[in-house]
Amino acid sequence: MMTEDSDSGTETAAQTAVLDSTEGSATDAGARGEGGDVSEGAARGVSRRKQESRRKLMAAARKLFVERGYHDTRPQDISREAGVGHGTFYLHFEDKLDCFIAFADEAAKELDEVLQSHLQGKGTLEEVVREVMLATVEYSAVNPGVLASALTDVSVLWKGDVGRKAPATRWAEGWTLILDQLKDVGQVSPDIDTRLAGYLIVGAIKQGGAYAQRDHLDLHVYIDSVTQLFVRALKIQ
Amino acid sequence: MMTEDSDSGTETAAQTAVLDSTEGSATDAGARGEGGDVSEGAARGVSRRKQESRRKLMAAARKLFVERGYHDTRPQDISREAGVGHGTFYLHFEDKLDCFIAFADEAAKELDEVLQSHLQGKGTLEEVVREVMLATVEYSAVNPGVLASALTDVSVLWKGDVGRKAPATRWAEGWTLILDQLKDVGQVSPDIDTRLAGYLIVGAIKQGGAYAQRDHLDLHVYIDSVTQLFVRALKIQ
DNA sequence: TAGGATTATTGACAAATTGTCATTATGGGC
DNA sequence: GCCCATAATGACAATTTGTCAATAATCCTA
Repeated sequence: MMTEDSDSGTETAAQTAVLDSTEGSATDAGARGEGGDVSEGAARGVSRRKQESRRKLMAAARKLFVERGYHDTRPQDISREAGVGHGTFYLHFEDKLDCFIAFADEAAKELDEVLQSHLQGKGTLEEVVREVMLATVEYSAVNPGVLASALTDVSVLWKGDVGRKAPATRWAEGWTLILDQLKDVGQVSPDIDTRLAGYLIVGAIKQGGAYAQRDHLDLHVYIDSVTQLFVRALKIQ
Repeated sequence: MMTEDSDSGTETAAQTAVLDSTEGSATDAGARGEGGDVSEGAARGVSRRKQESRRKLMAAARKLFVERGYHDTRPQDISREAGVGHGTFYLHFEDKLDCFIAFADEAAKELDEVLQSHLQGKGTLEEVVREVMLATVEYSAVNPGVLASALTDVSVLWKGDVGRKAPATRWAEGWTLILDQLKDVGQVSPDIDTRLAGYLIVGAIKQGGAYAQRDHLDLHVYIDSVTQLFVRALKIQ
């Protein structure tokens, strides 16, 4: 629930990591999606070399998954596009699915950064909702076609245990934290199940984003409408 | 918009086909997802024979896609599970993706039937929302693991043109019709963008259903909470 | 900086999978 | 029963996946 006692709706939801999971994903050892040890800082030498291969593979994978979709993207296509040897792919990923999960995770991490930067100092329910919508729209504009993959339900592709939570789940739980904080400051109705609401919101944004993109909605109208609906659902009646 | 002039909220949304698309899906000729000519009535002889093969393949595909997911299900597994020759798979489907789309479509059609049976004579916003939630919960209970596939965003798997609308899109548009009717009878706020709201609702139900299943939510509580949120978002303020 | 140790890359290869098609089987019509 | 049309089959070729011994790059130490 998170103890928070500010009396008005300011600075409520900032700094809540929404999507970040601080993990890479390689297959060197361990189960699918358990991630390799690609540390964030710029490494040197041997490690630097491996990172560079991985970076090229990830960029190629993103390009092809977005352009052709999962079905029509082959591991060999990814290595060729990346300009590395075929075997290198399997050095970094267990198989195509592992690579896809890594791609989705990377995208989710990027989206989280955009969300963070938008949430600074936003306090009221409407401000928070609007900023998150702005952030997703902004991310989609800069990274066309990536959002849908980033928030895909991997369980349809694979029934195993991903080893960590799916991006959509992490995002939903981030929303739960935000809504709890907003509830504490009287911006969200106390009888709302914030956990469930978090999941519903994420699902709605996924589907709504796909629709807005497909039908070329005016993005300001889109943001206004979604904000309107979310605020009405959540506010104190 | 559909002209409807009853003065109170009864018999509003019944008979609106929500998910049905009245199409099969085979590959005999035509593009992916364009569907074969498997007529509904019980055919005789040669045609009957072909239908029976298809039925066995579809049943096997459903079982394996649900149990193992898309990635770990191979066309050869499906033919073996179905007890037909390997070549028969390719007689009925272009490839694995075509088969998956057929499966998702079949599931969407079934869900639509459940929705239809639940919507008879439900008139108020809350009644409609509650019944749809009941229908999805009921369908998920009878067909564990199928809903997520039925409503999957195929565009992540494949970037081509599916030739007809995806189940989730059809369902969203069904919601739009229902909401328009409810708007006409004063149950839904006139300033709601019903088309967008339809998409948001479908997305929310997808994600919420996955969450409810994964965390074994009490289904009555789940239905109550979702209904509460949807009604608050849509009702006249 | 030579040289040996360590880590990463590579592409040839074996294994597995996909997709085709000539052949065989089944049902319908006469 | 015979012939025609349609469907099923599985052996086969083509493609793709995944492995691994050989090679290359970097690091470390004297």
